[in-house]
Amino acid sequence: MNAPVSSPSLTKNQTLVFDVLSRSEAPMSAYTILDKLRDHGFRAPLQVYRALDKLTELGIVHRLESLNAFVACAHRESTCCGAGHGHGTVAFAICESCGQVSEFHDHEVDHRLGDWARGRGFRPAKTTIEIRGLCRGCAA
Amino acid sequence: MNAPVSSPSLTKNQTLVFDVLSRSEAPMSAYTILDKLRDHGFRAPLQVYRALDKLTELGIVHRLESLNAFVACAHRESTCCGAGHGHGTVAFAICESCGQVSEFHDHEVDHRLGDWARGRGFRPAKTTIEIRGLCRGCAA
DNA sequence: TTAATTGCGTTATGCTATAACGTGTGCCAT
DNA sequence: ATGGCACACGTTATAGCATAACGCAATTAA
Ligand SMILES: [Zn+2]
Ligand SMILES: [Zn+2]
Ligand SMILES: [Zn+2]
Ligand SMILES: [Zn+2]
Repeated sequence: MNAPVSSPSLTKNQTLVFDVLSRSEAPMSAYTILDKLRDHGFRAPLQVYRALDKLTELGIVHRLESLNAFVACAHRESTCCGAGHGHGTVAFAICESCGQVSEFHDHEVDHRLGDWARGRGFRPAKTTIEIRGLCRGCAA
Repeated sequence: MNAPVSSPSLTKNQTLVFDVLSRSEAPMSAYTILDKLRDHGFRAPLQVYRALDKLTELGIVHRLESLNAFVACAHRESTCCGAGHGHGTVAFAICESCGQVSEFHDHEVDHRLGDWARGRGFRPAKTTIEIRGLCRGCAA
């Protein structure tokens, strides 16, 4: 009923935010999203942050901690670890030149970290893996 | 000549910041460090950030991206991957209840991520791995 | 209907980080 | 020595990221 793909039962604001992120090549900060949505009636940061909270909770948007920015999920539907969309730990490769982000899941890494945690009695809630560097195109 | 261990050739400000971090059980934000150092003449955030930049560059302080906070390096001197103090990729387990941070290096994880990068022509500059959750003591 | 839940809009505030300017000091090549 | 350079430092101002707290409206459950 509205523009691109969006999960059912998203509210208007959530849909707007998700669509903006989906169309973006690079990650976007909350304030950049806000600026893109002023024409649609957005006036304050909280409108964006509240939508982002919900979208990340649904697992269709990810927060990049090292960038204070957000990306739409680019998961290949590999029903591997905890993937459906309740996806397990995911990693990001972030190009510091062009801004391109690659999202991937590595079974081995996930399990290694899980093993380490179990061995120490540590109960993981959320794991962040972000590789910053230069993508093939930008690495000269 | 001054309190705890500090690498040679640190400036006065760098030493102050490093010592505060070394004595702290939990990670500290730049502004928390600033407050701790007001008695020593610190007045502005930049004094802290400049010291932190140098200390992280030296590898004796780490930034926790998911917390916007800093910790003194707690590396066991395992001369494993790129460890001496030009240490390779390191991971952190962060307890969201008590704030305790465990720093560790996992050879396998490091190499897996390196392999992924090589396979895609991606040139890593800095890798962040942070597991947030509950430590053994706090996990009930 | 009533109460609980959830989303929404707004204002104000707080936390994190850097820009830009000028000063001082040590070091080295001239 | 003297000029140039590199580096740390101090200060003020500003930019960028995130949440508190209020009140209202719509939806759902009991
Ligand atoms: Zn994803
Ligand atoms: Zn690139
Ligand atoms: Zn370390
Ligand atoms: Zn704990």
